[in-house]
Amino acid sequence: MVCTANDLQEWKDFPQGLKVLLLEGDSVSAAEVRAKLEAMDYNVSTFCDENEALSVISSRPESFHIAIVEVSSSSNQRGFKFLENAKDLPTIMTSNNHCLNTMMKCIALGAVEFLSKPLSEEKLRNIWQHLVHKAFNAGARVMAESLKPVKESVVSMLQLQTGNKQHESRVSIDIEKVSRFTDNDHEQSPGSDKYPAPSTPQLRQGIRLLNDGDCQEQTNSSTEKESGEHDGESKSVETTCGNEKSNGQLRQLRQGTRLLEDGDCQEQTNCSTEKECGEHDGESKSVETTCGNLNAETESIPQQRKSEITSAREEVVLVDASKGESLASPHTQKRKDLGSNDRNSKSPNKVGVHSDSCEIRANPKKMKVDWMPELHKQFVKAVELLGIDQAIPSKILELMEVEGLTRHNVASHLQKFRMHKRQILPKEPDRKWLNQRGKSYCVPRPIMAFPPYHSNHTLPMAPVYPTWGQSGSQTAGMQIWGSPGYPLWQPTAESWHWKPFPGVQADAWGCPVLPVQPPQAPCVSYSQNMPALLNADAVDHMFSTRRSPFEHHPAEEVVDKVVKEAISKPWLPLPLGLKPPSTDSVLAELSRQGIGSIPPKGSNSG
DNA sequence: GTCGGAATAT
DNA sequence: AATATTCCGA
Repeated sequence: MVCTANDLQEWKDFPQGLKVLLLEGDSVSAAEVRAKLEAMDYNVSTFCDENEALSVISSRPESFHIAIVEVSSSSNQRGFKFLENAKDLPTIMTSNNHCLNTMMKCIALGAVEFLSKPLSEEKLRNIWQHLVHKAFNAGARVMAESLKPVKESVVSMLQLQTGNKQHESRVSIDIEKVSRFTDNDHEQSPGSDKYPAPSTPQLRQGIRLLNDGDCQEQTNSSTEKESGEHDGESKSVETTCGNEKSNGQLRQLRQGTRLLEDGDCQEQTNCSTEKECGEHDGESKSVETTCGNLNAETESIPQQRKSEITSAREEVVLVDASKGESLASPHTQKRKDLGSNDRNSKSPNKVGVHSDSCEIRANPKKMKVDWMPELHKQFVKAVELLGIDQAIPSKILELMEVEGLTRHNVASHLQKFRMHKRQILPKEPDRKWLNQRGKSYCVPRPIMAFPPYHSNHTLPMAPVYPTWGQSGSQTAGMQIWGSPGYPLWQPTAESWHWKPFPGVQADAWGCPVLPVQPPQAPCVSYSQNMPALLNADAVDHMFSTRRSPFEHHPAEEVVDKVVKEAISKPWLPLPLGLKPPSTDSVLAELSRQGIGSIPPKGSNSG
């Protein structure tokens, strides 16, 4: 279709003279585009009638190298008919209508590219790529002969570049690629070095370096090549960095693919190298770089670990790790939502990491885990589920189900978690005595008969207080006396950085606590307020599935235990919630137990 | 050898 | 300040 071999052989100034068929309904727009193309020494034939254009290409197929066809947003058929009937002519579709459907349809019908209008020079400048692409495409049956000279010319150009030394190693790769395509062809015709190497998909990978700085300029016009190929040959799956909508979509389609968000073309160069593909200590799950492609991601987990992780599975890309500062970008969420659907019924929940640079491949150092609120929330949930005394790194890790997270990561975070709690909690001197009890991370507090009273009048329900996850007073009580299975940690939150409301007692671990309710109304306040606590994280489904402490009327249990504890350890201070018994009631009880007299005070202090 | 936790390093 | 790494005891 394009032109004869002879034509191309003599094509010294490729791509100058490229014959472009322009099919445009709007004559003004057509004139603009034409002017731009001609400014680049392209040879333009304008058509406004689809049938006419079709008849011309069928009668004189050699008259055009490439077509630029407008898809009318009004009449959807115009343009598509041409596209469908001009299979052999590389056809670029353009439209004012940027909707994904239109683009998809164009590509699906065989367009080599979709360019959204208006067509800038930038977009038009490199349309010749498609020609080269065809030429180097092994599947280009029809074009093979006529494009052979183009091929040779390009090969020649590339080799000239090689001579420049500057990008030798990389270019040599390209040459390899090229020679694969040139196969049995042979002598290279002297080509022009006037033009940069094309960045067709096959060639793109390495060629960008031929003129590094220009990368962005090519971005738009060279985007989406992969999806545009209709010759059935799948090519490199390099992520492009254009800004077009479809690009975003493509990106999303690549589940799990994490890109640097800045969209810089340079930045994404071969970012797919996964770092940390597997720890050899058998300990860490791999923590990979943020910009791997799908393959890299799935393969970055050592097989062994994969199986271990299989239980985990909700695809989450928690972090945008391109910056030191963690940013909870909407993208993050978007990808999270997206991801969970198709790849696996259960896909891994991944952790985002910081990396210093995309290129570090062999850096043995682990990437930093960014404990984004989301991640931290998971952590807290896990801790809550486990209960404070069960919350050990391995179990937390298991519960969190975050791929890429290691026990070390969790341990480290747990350490901080506890430290923060500890910092916040122990202010009162008489807490010390409790510190020695057992190996509790939650700094125990004076025994309280009841959990902190949260007045509905003064405290709104729910997640008003993001905290380190647990009310110390609650915990202390529950830890010491509570039933182990029902830790009653306050479901919380992502941050311990919150500032308590003024006037609100905030001596718990990160949780503001109102003054303990006097024992007169304890049960009521307890049972009324705990649900509020449990609701603190509305998003958290875990609490709906887990056994509710209230099914077991823990309030009563707690009271019993507190009382028992107080009785069995009379040397300890009474829990705040308990009043010392009155002398009368003590005497009465003693006499009920058959003890008639009390030794004088101090007589047994000896 | 593994784990959890604290101490220490980055 | 946050996280990773190392050390140590169980």
